[in-house]
Amino acid sequence: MAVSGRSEGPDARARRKSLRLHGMVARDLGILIVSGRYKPGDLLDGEIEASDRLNVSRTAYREAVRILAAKGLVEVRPKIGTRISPREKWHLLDPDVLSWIFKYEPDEDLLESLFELRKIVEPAAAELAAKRRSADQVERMREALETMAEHTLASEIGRVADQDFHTALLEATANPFLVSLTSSVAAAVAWTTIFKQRRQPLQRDPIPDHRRVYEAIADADPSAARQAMADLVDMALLDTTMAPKGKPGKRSRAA
Amino acid sequence: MAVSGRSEGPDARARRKSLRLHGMVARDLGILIVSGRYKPGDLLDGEIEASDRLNVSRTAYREAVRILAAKGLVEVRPKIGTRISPREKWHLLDPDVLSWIFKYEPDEDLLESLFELRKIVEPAAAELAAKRRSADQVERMREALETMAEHTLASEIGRVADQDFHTALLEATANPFLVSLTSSVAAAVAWTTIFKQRRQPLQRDPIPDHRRVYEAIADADPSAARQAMADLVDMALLDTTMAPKGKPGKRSRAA
DNA sequence: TCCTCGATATACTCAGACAAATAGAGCCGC
DNA sequence: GCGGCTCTATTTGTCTGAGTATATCGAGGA
Repeated sequence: MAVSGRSEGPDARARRKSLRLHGMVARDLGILIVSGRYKPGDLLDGEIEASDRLNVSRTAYREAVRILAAKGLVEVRPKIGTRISPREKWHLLDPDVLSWIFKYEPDEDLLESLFELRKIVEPAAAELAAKRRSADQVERMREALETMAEHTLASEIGRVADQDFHTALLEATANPFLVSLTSSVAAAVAWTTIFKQRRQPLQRDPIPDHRRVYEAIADADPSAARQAMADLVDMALLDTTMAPKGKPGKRSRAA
Repeated sequence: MAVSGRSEGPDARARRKSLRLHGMVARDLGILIVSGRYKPGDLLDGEIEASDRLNVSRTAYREAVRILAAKGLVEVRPKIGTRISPREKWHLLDPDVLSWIFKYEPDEDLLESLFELRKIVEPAAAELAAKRRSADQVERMREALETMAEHTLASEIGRVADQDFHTALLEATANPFLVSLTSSVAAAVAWTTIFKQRRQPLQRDPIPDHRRVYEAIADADPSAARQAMADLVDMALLDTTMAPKGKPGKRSRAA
């Protein structure tokens, strides 16, 4: 099929992943929205015009819009059209929305807010895990920790082990909402960390921090687990923000 | 168009809300999934068969599936079909998913987990609000509190004022993720509370609890705000669980 | 035993037509 | 002049059927 003369056709967009066409359109539009290129209240073009401009069928465009609507980014009504929703309606903790925010436009203030949330939730999760963990979960954490120590976080194996460690910890909380919340956030943070570390490889050794968390949970010591995890999150924050060395001060927070 | 002889047509389903056809199908399927009628790993019928059985077009069915996929409930791949995702992949904090879970199948263990999350997040949010609130936000909380006191939570006006109170509080945290998370959870909890209160109207007066939260935030006293909000959440938990009076004991938590 | 490759079933994309819903203009009655 | 009603035009919603792309599964060969 001949790609018409308009900007870039579907082929040019197929470069990334194994997303289907509607998935690509949703991702592209989603990034435009969360990055502020389209602003809340803006009205998108009609389906025919919009799909035509993207060189996709109306079907594919509509499915993309459904995805965005399911994530709270847009609101679409008959006779009105597709309107960008106010930011309060966005599902900011949706994994895709998080990835669109942090994979392409790592806003510093937002990153700080995300770590503020981590600092609230993850120590509490570690505390619960210390109370409820089973012997099997402790064993899985121990194995993951060993693998992490052997290979480092520089290798794929090491990063998978790191994920296993945190997955086992979350499962130990026996709270599905904590699992869902924390794994979404952790994935988003992982991307920004990898992004930053391209310029400045990780200098600190993360193993001791993890080991202290592990030992507290293995010992069934909730308050120690809370403290150890709080330290771990603090260290992780440093890993993502210390890249621009000259700016140790905190940014002001807009109202 | 004649509705064929199969179970119920779109007309019968149009009873609820102003959802479009694809929205209704998504909701119906979503409820079937979160309620366990379809289990993780199950493979749904092919598009043609499934849409035929629901008496809708493939287009409408596909858009519904896109919505469910966007919320992590299903995974759909060419040549394979539509498969129910494992529960760890569900976006449990998505407002729609939460509503499907709690509006039709209020699982007691899950409700307890949700309040566990509230108990972690909301006191911390109140603490942040006490540190960062603006004069305007305090004023809005005061007005909402007055309206709540005048009309009770039994009236629509009172419930809206309650929402305004918590919205202003969340805005004061200046953390968009906390806003998104807490408002989703609060909405879900509100439904279950209303559901329960049909049988047993609220006996406790919620105003004093709210007033203590307000005063702590107005006084810029973070630790008092944290404590007051913790008490408020505890009270809210009692409101939802005390309906079956004879069972004060805690349920065991499955592994 | 493993790899390559082709057949096949399924979702994906497209195009065009018709239906439904509603914002907004225009009309009517007061 | 103004509030409320109807009517229309425009946009999204739904349907159909055809053709394409993709990944599994099985057959054949190294």
